[in-house]
Amino acid sequence: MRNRKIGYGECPNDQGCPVEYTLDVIGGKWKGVLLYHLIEGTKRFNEFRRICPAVTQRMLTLQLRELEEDGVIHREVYHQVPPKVEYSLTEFGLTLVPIILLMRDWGEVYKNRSGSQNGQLPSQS
Amino acid sequence: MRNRKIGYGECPNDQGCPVEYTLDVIGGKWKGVLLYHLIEGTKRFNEFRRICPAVTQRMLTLQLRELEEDGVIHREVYHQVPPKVEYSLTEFGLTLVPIILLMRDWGEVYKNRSGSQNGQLPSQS
DNA sequence: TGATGTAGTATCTAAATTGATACTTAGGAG
DNA sequence: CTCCTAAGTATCAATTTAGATACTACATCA
Repeated sequence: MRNRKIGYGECPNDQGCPVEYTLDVIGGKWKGVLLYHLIEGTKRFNEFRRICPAVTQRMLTLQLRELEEDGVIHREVYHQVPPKVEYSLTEFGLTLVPIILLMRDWGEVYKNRSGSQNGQLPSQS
Repeated sequence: MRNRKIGYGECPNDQGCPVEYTLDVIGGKWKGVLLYHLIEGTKRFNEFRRICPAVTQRMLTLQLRELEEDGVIHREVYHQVPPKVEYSLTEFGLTLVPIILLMRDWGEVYKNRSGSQNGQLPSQS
């Protein structure tokens, strides 16, 4: 996903498939989750670490930096000791909220599906 | 993204973050694009190749297989020579359509943003 | 004097993803 | 007899992503 040396829109025929672009912004391994938690409000670096202990510091830094570069989140540094940095959604980032919420809803409903079930949905009772 | 040896839900505190699950299903490098094109109707292997020449055969096969495993798409093999295989969305796959379309709309609107613009949206005129 | 806490870097390694290239299968056309 | 087609596989190499571990700065607390 998202290889900025080549960049989104690698597919010439696709002259910028909009879905591809969107996934380029939110499709990183942890980005969806980070954005999801940012919907509730600003978060600090170590808060994310507590919420998601499986993400390493390095990964957290990298993913947050990419989101920042894309203008999706804002990074507010307080020059204190110990340091304090708050992350929040930008105005631009807020435009992604409906997508994140729809993804949350979908995941909520289907996350317990195990295998393929042949693509069938359980019939309504 | 999506490392099925470890699997979705690697984050214990997250006991299955729904957003993470959703991205596990549709977040593969080409999956969004493939699903997007499947919304119009069934597609054959080489049709995808024509639509997206940047995807290699191998990648196309792998991504389609993963989508099939997840029950999102159906693979219909016609035993002919030369062979014919048609891919289509399953009933389950159809539940993803609203997300894909929302991602398309968002991408449509914002794909021409270059850098970060400081997270600001252009003010309405 | 030394430990504590936040928000990271730096470095190195391991694993996963992706790509390039060649090869397969089988029947019909020339 | 050879070529063509569609839909792949197989194999190997390159790239990218991710993880582990150690390290930093600085004010404050004990």
